[in-house]
Amino acid sequence: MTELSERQKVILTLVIHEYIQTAAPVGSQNLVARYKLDMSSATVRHELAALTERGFLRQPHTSAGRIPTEEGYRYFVSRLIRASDLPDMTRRTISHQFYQMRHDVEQWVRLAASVLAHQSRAASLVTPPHPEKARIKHLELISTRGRQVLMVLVLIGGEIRQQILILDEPVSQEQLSQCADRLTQLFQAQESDAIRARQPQLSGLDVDVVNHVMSVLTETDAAVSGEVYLDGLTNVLAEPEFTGSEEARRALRILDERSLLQDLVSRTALSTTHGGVQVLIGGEGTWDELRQWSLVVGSYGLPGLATGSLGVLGPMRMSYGRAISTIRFLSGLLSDLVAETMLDESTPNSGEVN
Amino acid sequence: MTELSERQKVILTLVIHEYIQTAAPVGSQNLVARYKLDMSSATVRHELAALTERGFLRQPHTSAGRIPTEEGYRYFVSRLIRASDLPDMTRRTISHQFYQMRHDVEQWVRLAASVLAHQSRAASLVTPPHPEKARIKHLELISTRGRQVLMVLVLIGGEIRQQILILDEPVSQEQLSQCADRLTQLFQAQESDAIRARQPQLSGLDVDVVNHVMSVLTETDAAVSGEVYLDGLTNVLAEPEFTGSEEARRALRILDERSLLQDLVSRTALSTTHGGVQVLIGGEGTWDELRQWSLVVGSYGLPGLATGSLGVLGPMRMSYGRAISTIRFLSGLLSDLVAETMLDESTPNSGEVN
DNA sequence: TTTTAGCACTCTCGGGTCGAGAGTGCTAAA
DNA sequence: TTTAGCACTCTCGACCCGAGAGTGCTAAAA
Repeated sequence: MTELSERQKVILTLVIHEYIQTAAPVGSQNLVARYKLDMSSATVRHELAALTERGFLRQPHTSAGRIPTEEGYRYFVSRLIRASDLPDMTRRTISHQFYQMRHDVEQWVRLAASVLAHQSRAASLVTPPHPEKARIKHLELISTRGRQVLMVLVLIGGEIRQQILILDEPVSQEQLSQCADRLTQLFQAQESDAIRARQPQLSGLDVDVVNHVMSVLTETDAAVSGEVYLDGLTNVLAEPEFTGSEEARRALRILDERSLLQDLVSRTALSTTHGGVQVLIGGEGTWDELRQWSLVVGSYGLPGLATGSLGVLGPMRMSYGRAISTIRFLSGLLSDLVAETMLDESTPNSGEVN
Repeated sequence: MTELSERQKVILTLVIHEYIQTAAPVGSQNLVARYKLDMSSATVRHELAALTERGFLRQPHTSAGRIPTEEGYRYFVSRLIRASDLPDMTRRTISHQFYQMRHDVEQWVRLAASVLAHQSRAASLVTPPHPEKARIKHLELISTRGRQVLMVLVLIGGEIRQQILILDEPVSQEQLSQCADRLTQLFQAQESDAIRARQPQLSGLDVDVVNHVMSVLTETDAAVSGEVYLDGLTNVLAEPEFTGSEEARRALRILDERSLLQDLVSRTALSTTHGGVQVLIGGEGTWDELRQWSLVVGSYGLPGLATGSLGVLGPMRMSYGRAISTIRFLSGLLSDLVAETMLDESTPNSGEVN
């Protein structure tokens, strides 16, 4: 397979661009007229035929215009798309919004989802930052009734986990507090492995509590991500390809079933990548539910410390450029925020910063 | 306006029943055939004409069958519907599921939404139990860096609030812990008014912290409900009235915009009620977005202590009987769970219970 | 007075036909 | 290699039409 000619690249780009806007098959004359091409429609037809031959375009029926195939999109995303950054103004506005809520992790994530949905005009998904290995920052035990105790576990990064434990016998709040302090001291900034190693040295109440701590930690470690925050569902229903309720329902099903989503977002071996951002087009042949969809995914955070993902889910005919650049921008922004939170807390009281 | 005759009531009920199942205008002959009525179609036609005259039915066009009007649904719900409880088996299964996760409030709520959506075959919304007046169970202060402190507030009922505070000057973890203990002692089980009364007696660090505590409490008090948990969106998109994407989008918009939802759920002055459960049909003329929708809402919990709402949102042509009975059942179940959690915690260490 | 059979009438819905329009591929000339 | 010309194909919307379902009215039966 030889390289496409420059002209073919231009034409493929234009077809995709046009199709993304109009959602209708694009024909040769139309193309020439709209983009004031310096050649005749017949020439364009030649090239269209060639691109069709190569599998990058197809015709819904003979004597209709062309629409891009999955292959076409893939080639476009991996070779032709030019990195376009968001306008300075928007970047600044968005940064400012994040700055205002830099203290509340949940707020970032919501905001990120909202911005992403708005900019890409599709559905967005964002997972909160998730520590690679959960590390304890603080442990608290609060007596509720008799043998029932509320355990609150603050993790480094600000995540809070709670669990109710039922002890073998009632224990006073004083004892509980002491136990909590003791264990906090012992395990501060430790991850599950370190705690497991020390487990044999414990006794009495501590053992019981630590068992629960361990279960929470391993559970947290195992979970690829907590909740997934969604936004912009309506954007995606507005798309013409989903007017037939058939497709619309499948769409919603995908977003409803968190299992699939998590699979999806965590899956890293996707085919087409573009500057750290991965693009999954048309389900890549294996995800049947996504046959008509594309997913653009990026990640953020500090690898090894805490990471999260953010993605855009839209019709194959989506604006990849906008999705990619928004994800890239947000990824940087969120990474900074994570760094701020995590690094500061790992080395407590490490001094003043303006 | 005279009362409807018995026969008219029967026929209205049947029309609604039939229309709910088929979503198609129902005609006289069809009705006689399907329900083996002991009269001729001509007689039924007379009654249909009368019911149409009264405004309970209408024809999409002359020479089509009848479909219920909003008035028709209202009359049906308030006068004709017969309370049908869920089958014993289902009740037991559901109770069992709730029993298994009685310790985690978020889990209940999710489960309630899931059950409600499944039983009513429509979209469900459930808010977590929300204390009338937030009362503190435990306060914790955790130093993160320099002047930055993570405040964790455990409320009675198990809700956890966190906020980052920035102090005027760095304070050691010891001092923070002492302060937290002191304030926990002082304010345990108190609500915001009581705390405000004592505020003048405080000094130093405490003042700063208590200010933030107050802001969290008043914020919590003000919020009608926290997050709203949704489920069963796909159920509702499956309905034939929403195949035209126009309506489907409006549907999603409603569920997307939390503001509207909160308004809706908190609004108690709805027209048609049925055994503690309120039914809002077709937007009641004022909610334009809900013109084609109905909402069935109930509440649960302990009035004055902690309450939450649960509702079903579906097409006007929804199975009100099922929605109402499911809501009523779940409402009882959730109320019990709330009682268990709240009452126990209000009187700590009140003894053993099997 | 109420119910019912009969009947003419109305309206929707699905299928079939048809012409306009858009687009193609091919051929032959520039 | 590009382009003008042309015959051909396919979709889409408009239109028509008949079948079917349902109605309201009338007059007879109960």
